[in-house]
Amino acid sequence: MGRKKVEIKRIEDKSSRQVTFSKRRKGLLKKAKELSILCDADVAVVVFSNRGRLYDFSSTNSLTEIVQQYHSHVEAEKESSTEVLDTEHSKYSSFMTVGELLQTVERQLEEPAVDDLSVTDLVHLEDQLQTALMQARSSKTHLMIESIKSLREKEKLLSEENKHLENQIATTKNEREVTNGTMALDFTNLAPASMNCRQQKATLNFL
Amino acid sequence: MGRKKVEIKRIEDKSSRQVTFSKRRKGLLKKAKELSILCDADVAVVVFSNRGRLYDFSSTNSLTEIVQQYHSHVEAEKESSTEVLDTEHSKYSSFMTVGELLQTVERQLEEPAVDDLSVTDLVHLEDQLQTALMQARSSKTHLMIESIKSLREKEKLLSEENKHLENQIATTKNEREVTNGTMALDFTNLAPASMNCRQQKATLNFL
DNA sequence: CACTATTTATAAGT
DNA sequence: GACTTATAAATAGTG
Repeated sequence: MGRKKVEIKRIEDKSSRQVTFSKRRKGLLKKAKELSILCDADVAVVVFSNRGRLYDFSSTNSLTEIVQQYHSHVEAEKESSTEVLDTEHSKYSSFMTVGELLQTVERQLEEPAVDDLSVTDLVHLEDQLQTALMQARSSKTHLMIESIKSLREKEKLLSEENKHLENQIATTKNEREVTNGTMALDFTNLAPASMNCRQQKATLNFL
Repeated sequence: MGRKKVEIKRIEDKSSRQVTFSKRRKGLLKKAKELSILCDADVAVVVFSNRGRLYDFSSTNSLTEIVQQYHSHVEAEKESSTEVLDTEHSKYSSFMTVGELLQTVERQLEEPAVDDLSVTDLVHLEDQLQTALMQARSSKTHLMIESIKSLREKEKLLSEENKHLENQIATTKNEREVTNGTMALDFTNLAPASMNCRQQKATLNFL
């Protein structure tokens, strides 16, 4: 709908592509809004320029999460190529330590959000937090597994030691053929504890 | 753009709202597609009718996940009121056990996907799997914590028992004033193990 | 960016 | 819904 009909195919001229992008994007978002109002429907539109900038509309207030999810998924299967974004993104490398990440996040949250860059920035931030969460979760599980393993070994060592000590005592007693002193501990407590542990191990195997 | 100008506000008449929804939705998706092609941009549009049906467009092939994420979020803050959907939904109560859920999932995956209902069904399915994942994760952590706690107690018991046995032996030895037999275990192994465990506990507290 | 000739979308009617 | 038509709206090209 203009001075002449345009074929629907990629506009090669960069600057007119930019102009058309701006015009049609605005139109698309407007139409989305109208549709949502007129027809009482939930509508969400997400647009990424080929320079990686985000524009969106959502009839609910919950687009942020979709956008984040969407962006992180999309960015996995395409090389986002932007001057600003690339430098920004490189700051949030996956190899950043948790401590460094936390510092970065704090810094970001202190800065007043800049106009149309803030959403994109927040998307990156969320990606990093997601990564940090995964790392934390993974570390937690790993540490717990190691902890359990270590405790089991220690338990085994202590049990063996106990057995030896008991044998030693038994031997000593036999040698002396005397009976004196009482065991301070109730050994029946140990059997249930051991049973309980074995049950737990079986359950954990499911995970 | 029609026989007369329309105000942008909810169309009260249900049937003309439905007609307008159909027309404008089609227009919106078309515009989204054109924008993505003309300007080489990533565009995603998600539309839910007020009856809960989904219509979408995505310039990439990865909309499914956004839609699911979006829908599950949206459905939390609005009562999805559809005949079919409601009965479907009631089958997937959150109070379903994990076993029941798995059976349901298996059944669903066996059935050939029905036309335009399948996406909605899958969304529900995904919600349930999400819930199951959370439950599993929670159970895992709980079991591991309990396991660690139990192992620590057992360790403590064994240590005390060991101490008593050692004392007993020492006492016996003193009484007999004889020195014979050698400790079979290397006790220096226990100190590092204990240290290691304390470190792990400290690290876990962070999580 | 503002303008406007045209194309496109679509409201109402069938 | 699918087709028609009059009209509103979007926008391609221009200055």
